[in-house]
Amino acid sequence: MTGYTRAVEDYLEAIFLLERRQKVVRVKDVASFLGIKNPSVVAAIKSLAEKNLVEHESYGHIELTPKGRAVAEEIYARHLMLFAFFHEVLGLAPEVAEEDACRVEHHLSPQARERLLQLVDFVQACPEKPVRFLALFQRYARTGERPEGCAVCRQCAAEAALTP
Amino acid sequence: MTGYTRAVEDYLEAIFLLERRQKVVRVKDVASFLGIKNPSVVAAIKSLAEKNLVEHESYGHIELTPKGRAVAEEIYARHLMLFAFFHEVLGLAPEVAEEDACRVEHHLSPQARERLLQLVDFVQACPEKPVRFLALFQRYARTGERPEGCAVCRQCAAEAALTP
DNA sequence: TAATAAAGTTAGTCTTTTCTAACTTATTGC
DNA sequence: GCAATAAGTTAGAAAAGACTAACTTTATTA
Repeated sequence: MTGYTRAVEDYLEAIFLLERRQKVVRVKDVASFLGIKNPSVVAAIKSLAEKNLVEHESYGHIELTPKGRAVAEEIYARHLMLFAFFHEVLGLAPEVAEEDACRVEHHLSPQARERLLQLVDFVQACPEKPVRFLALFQRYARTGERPEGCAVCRQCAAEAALTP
Repeated sequence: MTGYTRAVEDYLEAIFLLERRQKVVRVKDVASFLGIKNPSVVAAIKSLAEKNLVEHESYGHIELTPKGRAVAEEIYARHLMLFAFFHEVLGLAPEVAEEDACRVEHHLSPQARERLLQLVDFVQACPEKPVRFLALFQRYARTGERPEGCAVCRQCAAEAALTP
């Protein structure tokens, strides 16, 4: 939903992350990060350069342009948000949450991203309800144990439906 | 995660859905359902037939094989689950929820699918807590209004962290 | 500094998924 | 029953994204 393909987004995100952990980024770094071969990276970088997303001189370093950096930051923000959702809300193991975040980050509508972010915020927030919800949900996920039954069940549901 | 590409999954799901709403499925039905042209469908069907996922005689009907049907049913179950999540939990409009479900259904790990299904179940369940949570969350999503503050906030968080 | 190793590049290929244009088969209405 | 139309098919092409093999440039180090 950045208007770029999944592959383009992945390249930009990879370069972005490599830039923060190293002084310079080279073809082989991107290749090993993404698990592909050098020639594939060379071809991709050329295409990114034509789109003004990166700069690259032959045999030299790869750098994001401001435009490329903006896209990369956006994708990475989505990644972090999704990681939080999968790990902290759903309670998935970090490695699994990481992989799901990687795959899903390219495919959500703006509306879904917005709501998911709200859900993460809400659930992480301090006020009682969400935290209790999260505890109950995660216990349910682990043990199958539902919260105790509720005498005013129908009222709750009605209230939920009516909440303005 | 069925081992098939996104495109293969989409074709099978389309044929599956068309089979339930019509007596027979033809090339043009699949093409219009997926918003592509007939020759693309013909090529794809040929490839699906080679994988034993569909049967098709020239100028005739398209049918899922049992193998193809099994894949399609699995994808469609994911779709329904995701739709419920996006629509009923996140509160997205049905059309938006539908599109997100379409895109995301191809990319979740088995673990994420399992947990998401649990979340949907849990939130839809009758017992008080999840329903209240959902009402509070959806109000927050609409209005930005947090649940009232909680004096025993820290205890709640501690409890959450400790819940076995 | 010359030789070797590592990294980068080029050329050519493959697969997937789509398209258009042109042709063939089926269907349908007179 | 045959002309017109709809549907299906074939052939050929394009774009994206990856690969291997072979070659070039840069870096290392003896």
